Amino acid sequence: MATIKELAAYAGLSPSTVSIVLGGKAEERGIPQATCARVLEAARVLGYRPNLSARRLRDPKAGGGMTIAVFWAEDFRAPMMVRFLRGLRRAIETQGKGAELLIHPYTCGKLREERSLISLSAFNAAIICNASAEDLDWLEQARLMLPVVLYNRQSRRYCGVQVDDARVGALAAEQFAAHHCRRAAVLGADSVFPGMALRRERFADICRQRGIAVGPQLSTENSMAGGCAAVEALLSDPAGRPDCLFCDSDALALGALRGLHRRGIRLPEELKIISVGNGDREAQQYAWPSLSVVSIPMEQMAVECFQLLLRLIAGEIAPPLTLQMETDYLPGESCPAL
Amino acid sequence: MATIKELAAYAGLSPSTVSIVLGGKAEERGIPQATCARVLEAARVLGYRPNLSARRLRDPKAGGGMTIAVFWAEDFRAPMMVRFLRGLRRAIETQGKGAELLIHPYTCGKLREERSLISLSAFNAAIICNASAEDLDWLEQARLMLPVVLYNRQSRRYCGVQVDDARVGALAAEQFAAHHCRRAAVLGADSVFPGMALRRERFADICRQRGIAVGPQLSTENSMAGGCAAVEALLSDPAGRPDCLFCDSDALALGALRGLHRRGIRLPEELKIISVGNGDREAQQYAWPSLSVVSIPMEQMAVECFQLLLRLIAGEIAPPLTLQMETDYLPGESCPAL
DNA sequence: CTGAAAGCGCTTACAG
DNA sequence: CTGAAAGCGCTTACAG
Repeated sequence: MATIKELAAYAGLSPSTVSIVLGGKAEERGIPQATCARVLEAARVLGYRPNLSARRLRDPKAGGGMTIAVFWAEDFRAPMMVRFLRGLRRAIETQGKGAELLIHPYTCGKLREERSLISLSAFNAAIICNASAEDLDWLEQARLMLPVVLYNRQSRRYCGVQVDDARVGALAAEQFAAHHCRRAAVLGADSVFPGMALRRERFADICRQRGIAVGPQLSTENSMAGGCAAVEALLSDPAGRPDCLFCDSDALALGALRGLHRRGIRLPEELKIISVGNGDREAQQYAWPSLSVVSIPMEQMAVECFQLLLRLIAGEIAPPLTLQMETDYLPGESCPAL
Repeated sequence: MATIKELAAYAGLSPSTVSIVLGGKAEERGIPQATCARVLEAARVLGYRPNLSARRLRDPKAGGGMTIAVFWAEDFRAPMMVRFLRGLRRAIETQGKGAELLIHPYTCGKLREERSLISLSAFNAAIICNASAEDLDWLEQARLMLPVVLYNRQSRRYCGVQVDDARVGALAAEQFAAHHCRRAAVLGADSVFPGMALRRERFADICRQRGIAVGPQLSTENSMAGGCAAVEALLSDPAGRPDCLFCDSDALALGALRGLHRRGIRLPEELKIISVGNGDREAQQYAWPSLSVVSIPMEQMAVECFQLLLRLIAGEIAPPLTLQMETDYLPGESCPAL
């Protein structure tokens, strides 16, 4: 990587002059066209790219506030990321000091390969989302020096913000009970983290307590395609059709909706649906029928992640500390309010 | 902002020692617990936050590749951002050198307030998305020194990647003509950029050429809510009901779908729909009926933006240079393939 | 175990 | 019009 000094040598000028030209201040400093041309030519030939760190070090105003990296596992559903970023952005704005958001996609299970988490030079703090069990193991043992908050994961060493997973499952089961459902099915995602397992368990427990039989518990790819395909298995269960369905994500639920329409099932009369609401709220509301969801307050969770990070940096709190967030049931047409 | 020198003074130690402790290398350098405690205490009291620029300047490996800022207008639909980032990420991976993605939300029309575009110290290059006419005016006159590529906008001074907007409108009209439609309606978004206007014009032109009357051209908020609400106006046009509908975005189309279901309209028998496909592909395919779209190749456009940026930085091309991308018609059930 | 010094690449007074 | 010098905050040999 060529430096200004090298450009200067190449162009037969001083570093100062090169810097002035490259900074677009040639005119105000009265540097003639010819000199500018020599500089630009040198930059082109040597492939000059300014070193931002050096520039920022000179210019404290440019550096701005802190840089926060958001580690987002690439295979996770996109609308979730949008909601999360929206919340994070609001938090940063509210705080007023400004912070840069660095998006760091990573591969689930490969967090250990992200050198920037160890280097301490890449960003001031990190929010790690969607960590797998493997990633969590590595984190526990790596003891990062960096201020870190985990999104929707719990740890012995780091701070985190979590949803009350047991409540998620319980709320859904109770709604079905209130509707006098008799036979429940579960439509789940392939990749399970502990919180997700807890939701399902708790759903099944409460169902049984309330006299609802728990039928097929399907596991499929976490996508609309997966949800749609699973409908066939759902309807062909020899033990009888379920009259209510709990979905792990609204992608699954929206996919199932399509499958059910195609089979001519009347909703919600023949089947009631409640989904974990982790996607776009509008997509839930404008589905046909609109989706009843136990909402995951992702925007709010992002805000809390940011706050936690600030307090961590300020030394006001020390890890581990996990925040529990409440969830609400938002009725839609797929399981109407009573 | 406290520096290491200040911590050193406060703790009665040298900057070297403070740096070693803060870098987590106390153990390997044999620094006693007591000294560490003094350093940490100083950092806590003075609210120390490391200057990343200084660290990176020391440590060339940490700086990594270049930093690319993506300016995304906050009021634009989120799924578009996801698709764009997905493409960008793929491009960065393919290139192999690694690049940091800085997400810079901005308010439509307020791009001029983004100081970082002028400072030259914040990032190496920028992709500006969703610029309004006002933003474009400012850009033209600001003559940014930074390598910039505009997403889906054309400029006299900057490079850009654009979709063939005329073709977008034409493809939709031709499909409707092939289905022997007689009366078209347009469901448009409030905020219009030149390309969008061109799509609509061209759609109307081709419709008329093919003997399709062009009825109501509605303008509404670019959301499912807007699309759903517009259905009423659509169906109550005194001049008669349209038999085909062209939507500016799939959010509008998905919203309209719900409104039409509620009114009991049979799709596609009574009304055919084609939308500009700028959202999540899966959401289009798993809608009921699945959406026919003229697809905007956003991922591919993001890749091209990145390539253009690289060539711009390398001095291989000079602005302005606008790339035209082709679009394809992807039939769905809302306007079936013939 | 701790400190003084050099230097990363850049820009900006300042001198000529 | 151009250049020599200082210094941004940090870390890492090196010396003691």
